[in-house]
Amino acid sequence: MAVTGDETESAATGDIPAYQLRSPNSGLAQSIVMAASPGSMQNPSSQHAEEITRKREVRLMKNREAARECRRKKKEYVKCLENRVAVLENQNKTLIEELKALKDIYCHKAE
DNA sequence: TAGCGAGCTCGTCATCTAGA
DNA sequence: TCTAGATGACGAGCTCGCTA
Repeated sequence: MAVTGDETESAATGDIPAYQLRSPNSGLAQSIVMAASPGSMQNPSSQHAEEITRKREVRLMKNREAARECRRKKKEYVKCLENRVAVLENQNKTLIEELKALKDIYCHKAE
């Protein structure tokens, strides 16, 4: 297909990845800034809620990165397999040619 | 040219698994 | 047993090519 990952990511604006445009609240930096904002003078229960939110956002960010890495590795693996297929097909072709040549030699000797 | 389907990437959730 | 990382499944958004 003509659509690659990089093209898709920067398609919307030219330089801002598409996933960031879709989920503007998912950035870790932003969440940390929020947690450290003047809201830290709040009561314990809302601090607890903020802590939970922060932990969730950290988890989501890590999982987002993990998913990217997982997909990258999978792509690489598939590429490796495709290369291996190409190599084996070439080997197979070579062996068939070799066999044909040997058969020719053998047939001429037998005559 | 608008509408549609196919194919792709991405983020998120659920689940599995290995290590502490 | 708990936790963090890996991965499959799913839905959403985007692009591209085709067709009426």
